Amino acid sequence: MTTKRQRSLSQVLHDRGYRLTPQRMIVLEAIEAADHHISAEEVHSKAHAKYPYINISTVYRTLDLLKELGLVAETDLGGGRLVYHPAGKSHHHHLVCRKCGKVEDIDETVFERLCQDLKEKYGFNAVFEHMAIFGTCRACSG
Amino acid sequence: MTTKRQRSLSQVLHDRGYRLTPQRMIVLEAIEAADHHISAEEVHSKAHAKYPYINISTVYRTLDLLKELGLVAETDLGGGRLVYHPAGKSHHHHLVCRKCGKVEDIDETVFERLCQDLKEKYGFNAVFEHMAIFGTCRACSG
DNA sequence: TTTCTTGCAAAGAGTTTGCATTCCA
DNA sequence: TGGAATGCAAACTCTTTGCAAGAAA
Repeated sequence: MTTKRQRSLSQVLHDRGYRLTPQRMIVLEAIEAADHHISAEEVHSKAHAKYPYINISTVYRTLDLLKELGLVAETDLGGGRLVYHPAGKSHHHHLVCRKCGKVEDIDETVFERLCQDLKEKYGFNAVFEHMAIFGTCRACSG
Repeated sequence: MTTKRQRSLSQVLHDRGYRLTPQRMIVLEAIEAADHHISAEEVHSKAHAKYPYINISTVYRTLDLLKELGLVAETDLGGGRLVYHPAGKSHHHHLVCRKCGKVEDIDETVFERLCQDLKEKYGFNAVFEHMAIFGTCRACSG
């Protein structure tokens, strides 16, 4: 698994019969360079800065591909737009403040008990990858 | 609070300076009659069955109004479309199966401990209204 | 050279808005 | 009657798709 992550984009693409293109390199770089989750449009604008001819539809196609390759993960933080981040990073979750919009990342340990409860009570196997929890942050709670 | 919920639409509208229209009555009825959360388009088609001239833009405007009046609640169950249900119903949450798409409703007690933890560790006041949890349901887990 | 990828433009879905007309109070 | 609400059409945002031209391998 660690090995898989460390394999270069070039190799992962080649192994699956895909080609290495500058667009694909740049999209992945943009996501890896971002310190937070970014939307497709943000990926595009970051990529565009490095490679002005890249098209938004290529960004969408590349995001799909990188998801399929397991290099990038997609999260729904609400608001109707999906956001992306490198898949290598450990699972974490988001406290989204409804007042100031701040997104704080938290680790996954807080979900352990809830996960157990859901399994026991409902037979449901919850997948707490990149969960968004809405509410009010410390600062906005006053 | 209970009193507020029991007040008729007519009265709630009047108190805030809004008018009672057949469209508003029908949109609210459609949401109250639904046994599950429905999207704006579903509200429109249900409303349309009773009152064929209602326009989708009126539905959107009415949903905004009913939210503002506290009569209807809006939830993001993912997938980029919001869903609506009567605000009077008690808080509950959703186990969304990623395989079969089934949505199971659960009560809010499972979140109590998590809520405490988030408050203590992060000072975050989580609002677990109509939370969507993704994973695999009992049937699809095999 | 082959066929995978791209850019472009157009088409979607879902939602919002401007404006003249309608109609509630 | 006067102003709020509606219907209609057009615009808007985000995303997807068809297709001819371009470029990896």
